[in-house]
Amino acid sequence: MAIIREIFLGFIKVHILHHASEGEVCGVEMMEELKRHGYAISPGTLYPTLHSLERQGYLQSSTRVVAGKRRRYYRATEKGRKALEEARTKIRELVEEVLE
Amino acid sequence: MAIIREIFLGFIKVHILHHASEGEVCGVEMMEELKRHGYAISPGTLYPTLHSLERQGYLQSSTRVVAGKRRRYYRATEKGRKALEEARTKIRELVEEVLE
DNA sequence: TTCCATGATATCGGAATTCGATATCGTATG
DNA sequence: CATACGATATCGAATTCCGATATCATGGAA
Repeated sequence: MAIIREIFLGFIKVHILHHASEGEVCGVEMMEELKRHGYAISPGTLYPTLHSLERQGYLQSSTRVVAGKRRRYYRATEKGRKALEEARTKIRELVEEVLE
Repeated sequence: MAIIREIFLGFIKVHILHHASEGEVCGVEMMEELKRHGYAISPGTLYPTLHSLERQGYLQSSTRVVAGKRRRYYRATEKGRKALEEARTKIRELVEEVLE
């Protein structure tokens, strides 16, 4: 895989944790949000990622019906928010190292 | 894999590109440098990563003997520096989105 | 009630990655 | 020449990425 893609996939996961800790997000919304930020992620990558994050306890989901469609909404757990904070700390260090 | 690890692996790759574009780096030096920044990467991950980056044209290597040991030194190619610049742009956006 | 269109979510399978553990290899020294 | 040293290379099982496709629940039409 191209290195830029590998790097971006990590950034995408930070976005997921971020949005899921600010409010509820579902798969399609997340894909649109990421697209706005210039990231592409296919369903075949996003959904297994969400499942894995929930299985590991970073996210918690519940289903709801919106516009006649069943949607699974995710929000960050305490463990998820902690992981996000850890990522934020490292982003600050990364910025100092490679941007300034 | 834990999400923090997945995220950090991307950051590690940014570091590799960064250091290889500032000067020459070899495997052991890179491992020490990353350890200073609080990242752990084992040889079984680092070396295949370096090989892959070189195979894809982001890095270019040459071997040298230092203290009686054969070391392979890497530096970023033009393609590698471009990828780094792309990563930097996205890091700036990430900071705006999740840090402020 | 039953069927259908819609679109969100779930799954599939091949290629590639991650990792610790271990092997390999080149050099300098005795 | 033989050996110790340590940097680099490789191994194999588990996991991830991805596009393509399947599945599934819902609301409305007939």
